[in-house]
Amino acid sequence: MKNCECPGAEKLHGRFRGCGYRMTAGREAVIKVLQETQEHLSADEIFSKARVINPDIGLTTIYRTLEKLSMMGEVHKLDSGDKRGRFELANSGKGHHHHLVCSRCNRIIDYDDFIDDEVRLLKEMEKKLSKKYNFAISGHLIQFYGVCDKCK
Amino acid sequence: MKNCECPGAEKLHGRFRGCGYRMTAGREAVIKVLQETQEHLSADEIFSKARVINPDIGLTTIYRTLEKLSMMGEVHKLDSGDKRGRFELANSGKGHHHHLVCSRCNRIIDYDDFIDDEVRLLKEMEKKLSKKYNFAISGHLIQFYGVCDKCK
DNA sequence: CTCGGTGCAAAGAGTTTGCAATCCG
DNA sequence: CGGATTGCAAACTCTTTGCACCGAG
Repeated sequence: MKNCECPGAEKLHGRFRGCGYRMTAGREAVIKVLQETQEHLSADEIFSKARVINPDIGLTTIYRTLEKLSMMGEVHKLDSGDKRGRFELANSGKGHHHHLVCSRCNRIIDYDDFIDDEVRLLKEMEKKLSKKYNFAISGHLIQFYGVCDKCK
Repeated sequence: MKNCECPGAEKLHGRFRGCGYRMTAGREAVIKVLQETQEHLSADEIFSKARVINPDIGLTTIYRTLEKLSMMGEVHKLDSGDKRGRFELANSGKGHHHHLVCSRCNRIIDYDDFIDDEVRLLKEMEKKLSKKYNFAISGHLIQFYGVCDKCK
C-alpha cells in the first residue's frame, strides 16, 4: 500500500482518486457510517451499519477500507482496552481532542476542554523528546482511564 | 478474581500470600523475568525466558500470572500498536515515566525527562475532567508515536 | 486435606490473506 | 481492457477456558 500524501483535496472521494484508488459503493458506505456517527465504532459495528446502506458489503471490505483511510490519515484507530480496534474520522467536525476511557464499559468519551494548555505542553515535549531520543514524532495519544458516570 | 488491595508488603511473595494466593515456581519465574529485563516483553517473550528458569511452565500460567499481577497493580499492560500486549513491572527501579512508541518496529522507549511539568498538568487535567464528566479517573496513558532512531 | 494453581488441548475473538469473480475508469 | 476491489472461506495470532491432575500451606 502506498503511503499517500495528497493534501488539500476537499472530499474523500477525490482523495481516493488522487491516490490512484477507486471510489466504490463499499467505501462510500464505510465513510458514510463514519461521518454519521458520534461514537467510536469497531470494525464489526461499522460492518453492521454499512450493511444497511449496502447489504452486499463484507467485513473484509470494512477492514481494508479502514486500513486505507488510516494510511491516508483520514481515520484514527483507537485502543479502548478491549481487544478490538475502534475508529474515528480524523476530519469530522470535532477539533483536536483526547479521550476518557471507561475501564468498565470501554466507552470512549471525547473531550476538548482545557486542551490548549495540554497541546502547548505536548508541542514542547515533542520538540525536546525528538531531539533527545532522535525520534521523529508524528503524533500522540493521551487518554485518561477510569470509571464513567454511567458505570459508577 | 479478587480486586486485592494489600498495601505495604515489601515483596511480591508476601503480597501474593497476603491476597490469599500462593507463590509457586511458575509465578516466581515470571516475576524474575520481569525484574531482570529492561524491555517491554510480550506474554510470549516472557514465556520463552521463563522456560529457561522453569522448563515446565506453560503459556497459560504466564497469562494467568500477568493477570493477577495486573489486578494487584504490580504490572502495567501496555499497548504498542501491534496486536499483542506488552508488560512492565510497576515497581521496578523506574519512576513514573511515559512512552515513545516506534510505529515501524513497535519498540517502546521509556522517558522520564521533563516529566514534572507533564505530571503537574495531568493532575490538573484529572481534577477538571473528573469534575466535568463525573468520571473517576484512575490513571492515564501518554504516548508519543513516531519513528525511532534505528528505524530512520 | 483443601482449594488454588497448572499444563494441555481446544475454543474464542478479532483481523488478515488467497483467490477467482467483478467492477471502475 | 487492465488493474484495483470485492466477498467468501480459510488461515492466523493472541488470549481465554474447561478439565483433570498436582501441590502449597
